[in-house]
This record gives sequence, C-alpha cells and structure tokens, in this order.
Amino acid sequence: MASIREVAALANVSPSTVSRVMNGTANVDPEKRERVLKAIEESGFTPNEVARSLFKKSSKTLGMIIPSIKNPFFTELSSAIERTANQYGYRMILSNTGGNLEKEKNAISMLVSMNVDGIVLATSNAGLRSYLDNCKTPIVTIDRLISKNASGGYIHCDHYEGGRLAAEHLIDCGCKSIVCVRGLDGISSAKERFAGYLDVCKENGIKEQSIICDYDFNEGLAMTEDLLKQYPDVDGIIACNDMVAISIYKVLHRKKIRVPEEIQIIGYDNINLSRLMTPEFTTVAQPIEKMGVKAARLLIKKESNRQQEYIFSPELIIRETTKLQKGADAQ
Amino acid sequence: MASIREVAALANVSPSTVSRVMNGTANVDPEKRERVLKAIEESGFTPNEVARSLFKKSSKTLGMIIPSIKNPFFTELSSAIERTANQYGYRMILSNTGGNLEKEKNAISMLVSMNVDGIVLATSNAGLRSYLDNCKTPIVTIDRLISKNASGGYIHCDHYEGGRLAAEHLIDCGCKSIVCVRGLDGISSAKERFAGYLDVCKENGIKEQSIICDYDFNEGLAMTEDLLKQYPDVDGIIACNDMVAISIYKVLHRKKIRVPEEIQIIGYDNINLSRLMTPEFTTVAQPIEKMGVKAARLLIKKESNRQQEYIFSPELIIRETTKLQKGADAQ
DNA sequence: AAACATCTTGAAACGGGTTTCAAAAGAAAA
DNA sequence: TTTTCTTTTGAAACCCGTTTCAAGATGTTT
Repeated sequence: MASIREVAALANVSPSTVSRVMNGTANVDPEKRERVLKAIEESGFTPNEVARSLFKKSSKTLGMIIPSIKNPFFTELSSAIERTANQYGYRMILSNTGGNLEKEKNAISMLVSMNVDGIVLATSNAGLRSYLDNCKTPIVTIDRLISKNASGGYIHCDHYEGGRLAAEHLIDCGCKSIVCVRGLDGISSAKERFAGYLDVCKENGIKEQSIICDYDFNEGLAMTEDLLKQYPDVDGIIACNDMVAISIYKVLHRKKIRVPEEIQIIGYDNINLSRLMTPEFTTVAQPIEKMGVKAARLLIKKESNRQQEYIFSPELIIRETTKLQKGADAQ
Repeated sequence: MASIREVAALANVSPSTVSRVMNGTANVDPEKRERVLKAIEESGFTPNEVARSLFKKSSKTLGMIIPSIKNPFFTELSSAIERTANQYGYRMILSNTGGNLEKEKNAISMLVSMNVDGIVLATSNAGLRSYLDNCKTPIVTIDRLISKNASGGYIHCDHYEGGRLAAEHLIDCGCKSIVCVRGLDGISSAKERFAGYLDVCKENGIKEQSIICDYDFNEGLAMTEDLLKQYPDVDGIIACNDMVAISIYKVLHRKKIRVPEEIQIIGYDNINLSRLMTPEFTTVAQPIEKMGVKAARLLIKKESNRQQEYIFSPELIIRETTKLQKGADAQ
C-alpha cells in the first residue's frame, strides 16, 4: 500500500535512500538507516515487486503453463519445477490453459509482461509457434514439442521408445489383440508413442488396433465402452496415460472383466496414483522429477543450454495389471 | 518486445494516439488509425500488461494460493474458480505454497503487486492474519479460516456438521470402534470436523479415538500402520480426506483386511477420484464446484459481499467402503 | 590552509502504458 | 468574417522502485 515515497517522507530522506536501505546497495548513515527502518515498520511498507521488475529485468520468478491441472502428470511435474526453483531463490507461478490457444497466448504475454525469468510450457498448440520464436523470454517446452526454435530448449522423454516398451511388454505378457489408446492427434508425444507401438506390431506381425482418447478420466470412461464394442476380442490395452488407465480399469471392473486375467492394461507416466491403486498399475514411467529439475535449472541458468534438446529414457514398471508369461521383473 | 513509443514513432503519431487506438478510448482520425494498426502489425507489438496494470488498478486477474497442488481437492477447487473467472473475462494464476508461511507472504505480496483484482486463499497459516487485515486487495479465504476480517469474506463448508455426518454414518453402519484421522492441529477445518465427531461419540457413548495425519497419501500410508497398532480392534475409520482414505485402503488391502467387511472407511471431500476407485469410496462431499463459483463471483463483484461468511452444507455420499446395517441409500 | 580523495545524498531519468489538460484544428453559428 | 463549439492531438504527469550523476559534506595529505 504505502509507496517508497511515503516512507521517504516519513523518514525525512529521499526515495533513493530508502531503496538503498532496503537493498543494501550502498552505505547509508546509521542514523538515517534507523529512521528508514522505523518508517518502513510503521507504514507496513512492502515494495511493489512489479514496479521493481519493471526496471530490473528479472523478477526471480518462473512461469509454468500446463494444459490441465487435473492431470497428475502435470501437477507432479510442476511440483518438481517449483521445488527446484525455490532452491535457487525463485518462485513459480502456474497458469492452466485447458489447451485453449487464446488462453495460452494470453498466459505467455502476461508472464512475459511480468518479466518472469523463464517459462516452462507443457502445452502443445501449434498455433503458438510463431509466438515462441519471437519471444525474448526464455521458454523451455517440456514433454511436447512445438518449435525447435524455442529459446530455452526442449525437454522430453523418448516417447517412441515408451510406445515400444508398452507394446513389447504386452506381447511378452502373451497378449494377442492389443489396442492402443492414443492421445489426441495434435499432441506430438502421442504421435510418437503410437509410432513406437505401430513398429512393434509390424515387427511381430500383430494387428494394429487403436482408438483416440483425451487425457482425462471422464473421456476414458466413455472411450472404454466404445473400445469394447469396436474390439470385442481385446486382451491387452495400452492407455495413453495413467488416469485413462484407471478409468479403463473402472469400466472393465464394472463389467466384471478381470484384470489382468482377461484383459491386461498398461498405463503411461507412472504418476504416484498408479502405485496407490488396487491393483497397482503396470506403466511406462517418465522421469517426471528429473525432467522438472532439468527444466528449472536450465531457465535459472544453472546449466548451460548450448544443447537444444534433452531426451530422457522411459522405464517399464511392471506391477499388477499385466502378467508376464515367464520370468523377468522390474520396478 | 516493442514498446508503445516505438509503435508511435513508426506510425508518426504520439504514444497517446496509439493507446487510444488500442483501447478505443477516444476517436482517432481514420487515416492515423490505419497507420497505427499497420505499425502494431509490423512491429509485433503486444502491450505490457504489467505496465498497464501499474496505472489502472486492475489487471483482470484473480490470484489463488493453495497449500498443495497434489491434493485434488484444491485442484478441483481452483478449476472451478478459474472457469468462473474466465466466464467474466478474468484469468487466474495459481501459487502453490506447501503451507510455508514465508512462501505464502511472498505469494500474496507478488499477487498484490501485480494488481490482481482479488485473491482466494485456501491456506491456513495463522501468521498471515495481520497481513490479511492490512491488505487492500480483496481476499476471500476458502475452506479454512484465518481471520474474520479478511476483506473478501470467508467461504466454507460446515465442517462440524461434516464431522457429525461421518461419525453418525459409521455408527449407523454398526461400527463399534471408530478412529478419527484428524488433520493437522493448526487447520481450522480439521478442528471443527473433529469436534463434530467428538460430540457424536459423546451422544452415543462411544470411545473417542483419534490419530493425526497430514493431508497427503504418503503420510496416510505411514499413519495407517500406526493406527492399526494403536487401535487393533478398529472397525471404522474416518479419514481426514479422500486421498488419505485411499492410502488407508491401500494398507488394509495389503494386509488382507477386507473393506468394508472388517473395517469400514469414510473419506472427505468427494474428489472425482473417490468415485473412480475400486471400491468406490463413501465420503462426505463438499460442494467444491459451488464454493469455487462463489469465491470467484464474490471477487469479481458479481455478487455483493455485504455478508462476511458463506457456509455450505456437506452431504453424505454412501458408496462401497461402508455398509449400512439396514435400509437407506444415497447418490 | 589549500588541494585532493572519499563518502553520503537527493534530483532526475527510466521503464511502458494511460490519462489529463490544454492547444490546435476544423466545423458550425452569428 | 468573426465567434463559438466540437473534435482531434500531443506533451506531460502518473504509477513505483532503481540507478545514475553530480553536488555536498567530511576527512586526509601536503
């Protein structure tokens, strides 16, 4: 509320002196310093961070933009980024866009205006590309690719390999009729995972079967009904993420179809919940924690980012929704 | 990137004219308007939202502060608020604090600096009280009470009644040894729910048994082990929220204790997940949606806030983790 | 005492939109 | 043609913290 000029008047010094006391940027006469401190105390003055960042070009803040706050993959990712940012004295603010292009542009422009020191974008709207290429604020895209020119780099987990891992595992588990539940078409990660699945199918001479589903459990519920109608002999399902895997299980359970005896399910992401479910879900893990840390460190310049692309490896986590034919284990 | 003065120079007009063209605040000669529009186009100018809000006192933005982004209660709440804000042309930004006092102060001061039009605070740090009382930006506290003076009002669900509902239901279900898993001591909502439980115990002459647990499933996992040691004859558990209920179930299932046959569980909040689980969880529902809409509307001044306190009613949702002795049903 | 070095301090400019105010230009009325 | 009213326009002030720059004050050296 109170401004630096009011504090200055109260302490009978100039605004510059108040600023110097607050920031310790220069010596101030001890007696005046006392007066200033007292005036700050009395007026309950807190500096306006925005006016401050308007001049300096940093706000010690990272911005994060996610498509869905209800998807634990993104909340776990943002937690990792925030924790890392905090370690370096930065804060993080979050903006949820639901994948809406206008909201995304809007969020970016607000974040840039705030002089955030970097933005991590976990969103995949192709319409953002030109926006990104012209943005002076470093942006790292994570999980999904929009533009290779994004100033801050592109962090992702090898989705193609993840798709392969899932498909190979179901084959190892004896599945003969595997259905791949693909993410929406516009999402680069979904495309790559599907490509991995496709190649494994070809190599093993199995039929390619797929169905599209948004990353949301309500969508998952409805989609599963369709899936069962369309592929009545299905015995293995690759879900596009763990939330959808959970909703697939829900529908199967309601229909008294046993998992993994009749149909096996493998999820994707390895969110905390996948381990908390009963049964525990087999899934392809993304190193969420590591990816988040990397993103934060890149933006805070704790790591050189000469490199443009950072690829992490997925890992198969075998739990209770699939059943290996013989031998082997993981986790 | 480009500033309004650069655009002005390009179009050969004054900055004021550019501002007028952008905002339609006054008539501008059609020919000059064209020049300005063209200059904006060419320079890729986007107005600096912060500089703008530094002058105007509004930024068409709501801020939200939550203690844990991993707790679906808060993400569902923030989704409701955001959706409502968007309907009125406002955006929302989110700040996650982990309940840390310093981070909360920090978040508030940043939000205030940004000239957000209102803050919704779902956090419960008593140390924030004086902060809130002096804050010129309207703040509504939701779910948890900090100060009755909070400018924007206090929205909550009747926690005492919720505690009663849960306890009475377990009694109706025939439980003889009920353990109440209480939230942390500093949290007002947790205290009130516990008070409700306590009164029901007294009225029915049952033993009061409780254990403290943070709102987090990892805590829940560890706490459940203690609970079983401390109260080996427990046959009914009131969880402090749905996430904890899920982790309690997890531990019981691992130990081959059947739910609800041997131990019945009731959660709290009615997050989406509670319905997605197998078995589906009995819970005390908070009207998350309604509370969020209310908070947003209050701050956006779509509703007068002469009133200071808005109390919603909890609702018992009976599902599969409890078993009524005779008759009745819901949802 | 004069000359020089050092420290402390406030005025002013800055960053980027917005708005007020008064001047200039144009149009209508006398 | 002159007066009056209306419209358009830019200069300048504003929001608020920071920083530069130069002046003032103090202290040190010869």
